[in-house]
Amino acid sequence: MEATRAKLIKAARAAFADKGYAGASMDDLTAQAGLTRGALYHNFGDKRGLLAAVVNQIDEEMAHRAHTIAQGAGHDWECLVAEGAAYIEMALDPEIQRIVLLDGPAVLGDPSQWPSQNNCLAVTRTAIEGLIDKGLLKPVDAEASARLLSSAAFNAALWIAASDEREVLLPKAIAAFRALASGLLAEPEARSRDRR
Amino acid sequence: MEATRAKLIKAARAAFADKGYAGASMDDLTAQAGLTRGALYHNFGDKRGLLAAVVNQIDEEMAHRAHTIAQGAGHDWECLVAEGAAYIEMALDPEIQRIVLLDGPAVLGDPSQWPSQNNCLAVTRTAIEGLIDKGLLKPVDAEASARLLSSAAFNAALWIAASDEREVLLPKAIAAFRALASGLLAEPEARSRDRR
DNA sequence: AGGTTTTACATACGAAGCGTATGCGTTGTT
DNA sequence: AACAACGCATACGCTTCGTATGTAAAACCT
Repeated sequence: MEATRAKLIKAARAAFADKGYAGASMDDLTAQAGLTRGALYHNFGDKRGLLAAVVNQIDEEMAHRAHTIAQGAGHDWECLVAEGAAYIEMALDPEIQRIVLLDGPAVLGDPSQWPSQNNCLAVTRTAIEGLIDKGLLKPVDAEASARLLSSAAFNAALWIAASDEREVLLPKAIAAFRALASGLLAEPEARSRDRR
Repeated sequence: MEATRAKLIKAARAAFADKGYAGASMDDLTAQAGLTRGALYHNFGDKRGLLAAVVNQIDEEMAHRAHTIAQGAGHDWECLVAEGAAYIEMALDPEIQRIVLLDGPAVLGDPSQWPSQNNCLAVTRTAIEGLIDKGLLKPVDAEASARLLSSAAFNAALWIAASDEREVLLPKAIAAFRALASGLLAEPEARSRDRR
């Protein structure tokens, strides 16, 4: 049943975010959902499979939010910067940090080979490809640039969240992100757009 | 005894790199070092403490290597780029990937608050601070820029290592890294044009 | 519609691992 | 020489995961 899958994923999101992947007990988790471990192993195979499902769900949500935010804010390169800033701010969510940024890579391996195919990364890559086609960016490798950019954004969020002065660090991180991203800009005329 | 600590750390490096943190058994690990779990809990408190010690050791080695490589290769900004490239190449080592980049953050939390204080990051930050003082870089926040830059390098390595065409991806990643880093460069003509 | 298979989940079982409490030998102290 | 402290080993309990088995309902076939 699809309903039980949803209930388990919901409970897993809460448990993984609160206790971490290793600290979350399958018994407690399933009981929270009004089920037992039997349902879990039937639907997801093992604990890793459940985490993969949870990560996939969150990743899709993030990619969707980032895409809409980026579309609503500015055009072209400003759009790319807004997307990165959106990633940074989204990654301040403890749930996203713990599940997607910390436990996800450790348990499932590098995000580039996740079953979810990492939708967030795909969004950034296509955005970069579009800007390259328009001639606004240097002819860099879109995949590589997207990876570097998104990972920079996410790790910035890790750093900010671990600190106790988030309000001070967040603008600094976004400014640094903007500076780094400006390195992708094609040389002369587009650069005038990079101020601050 | 310091000798037993060294033996345990050595065995732990091998075990963590091979089986991963969660998959490494303390019994097997200590037996490999000719000891038992008693020595472990006496010297390191718990499994996390052992990982922290291992991470600290590797981090110091990496920072040392990066510093010497960067000093030997070029000056000023080229030095910074060489440092980033060195991080990327070092992070292709499976031991570093598994222990420092994957399990480390998941178990110990964000690197910025590690007991080791993350020497790698410190090296990059001081390098950036020096370049800012020379006026070669924009007056960005050194801490933020260093975090974004080093995390970008490390995640690039994760991506490359997970792929099966490392020789093709490595130059692409370094090129993209150079492009991003160039965004930190001060631009006299553009800045004078924008001054108001 | 009735019997059979398959599905969806619960229950029971075994094994492994971590952390702590305790024990033992050795070294240092006075 | 007796006693304390230290370093490490041994023993125990508790938790947790994965699998194997059981069961009731649904789906399927004729």
